[in-house]
Amino acid sequence: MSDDAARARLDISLLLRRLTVELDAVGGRFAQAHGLNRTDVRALVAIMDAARSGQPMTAGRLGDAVELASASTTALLDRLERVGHLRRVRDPADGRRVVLEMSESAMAAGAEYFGGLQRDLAAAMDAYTDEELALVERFLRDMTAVASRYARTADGEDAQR
Amino acid sequence: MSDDAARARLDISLLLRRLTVELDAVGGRFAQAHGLNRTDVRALVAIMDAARSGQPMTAGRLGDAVELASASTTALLDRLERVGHLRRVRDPADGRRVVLEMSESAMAAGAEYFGGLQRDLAAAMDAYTDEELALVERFLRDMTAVASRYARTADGEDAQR
DNA sequence: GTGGGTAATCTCGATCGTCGAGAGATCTCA
DNA sequence: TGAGATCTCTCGACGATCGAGATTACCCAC
Repeated sequence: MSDDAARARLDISLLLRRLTVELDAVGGRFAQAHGLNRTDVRALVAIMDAARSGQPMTAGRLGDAVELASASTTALLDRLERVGHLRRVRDPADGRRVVLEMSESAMAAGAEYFGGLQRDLAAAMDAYTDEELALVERFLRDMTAVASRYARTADGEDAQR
Repeated sequence: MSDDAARARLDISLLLRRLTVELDAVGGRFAQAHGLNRTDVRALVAIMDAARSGQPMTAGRLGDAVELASASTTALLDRLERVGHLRRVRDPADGRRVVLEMSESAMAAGAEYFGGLQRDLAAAMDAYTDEELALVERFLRDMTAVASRYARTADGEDAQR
């Protein structure tokens, strides 16, 4: 591989990280604007993602998703429920489980904030053809897969949670 | 715009967020493996980025970068210095400033962990031509610019820090 | 059915991270 | 030289997270 090609790969890696930092900062802003902390936002995102994919989110699965001990998860849910972003519903099919439902107000707040970002991103995508966007999408899928695999590699022991 | 085109834009937006979540998880793993918390990792990344761009990082600028109050920044630096990831050096040119220098061990740990990820990402990029990667790079730059602008929009008042 | 093992969530007390307020040291510039 | 601004740190308080263990519900062999 030429030096230029290697350089381009490095640049793209750095850009991916930079993008992550920036999107993380957007999340931080949202948190700040709504009196939440970063963990709370990560939790809301995880719950919304679960809702999008049709799976009901439970307390335990949320704890796994945001990598929090069960005690911390309970406290997290207490916080979110106290400010009305969340409802805890006992699973009728399994009384041990607590199913989490985002409130309409939380959905609306998220849609307003992140919807704006999404509009801006979509607008910036107008500079690209459909074919180009298809390529980009494939690329992002590939990179996400690599990152995902890396994120789940057990480098440290999985402490009991 | 066709429905398909709008759909593709939405998919890409979601992918960007998903990628962020995954890369964030990688950071979380690194933190876990090294006995750090997420903020510590964000700080180390900020310091490394500053070093890469040639600007010396100071305590105050770090606090801005990771959005932490000054008291918290001091505590953060205490933690990182205590485990040997950091040195505090008084700026000879301005005695108020404290310049931050990452230790060789911290650099090595970061290089080992994130270097592996970067290798995997670069390997996945082999499936693309140089022209395609150039397009992807331009795209990522555009999206990063949008996210960056969004992250710095003052939706809440900038509390004194 | 009944009882033992497992799973999901919650409670409790302790520890650590974050904050606001303000002090101390240093720089800038009139 | 002195007044004000800037940078970092200290202190006490509060909030987030944790490990250990209690509680409730499910599952299945008997």
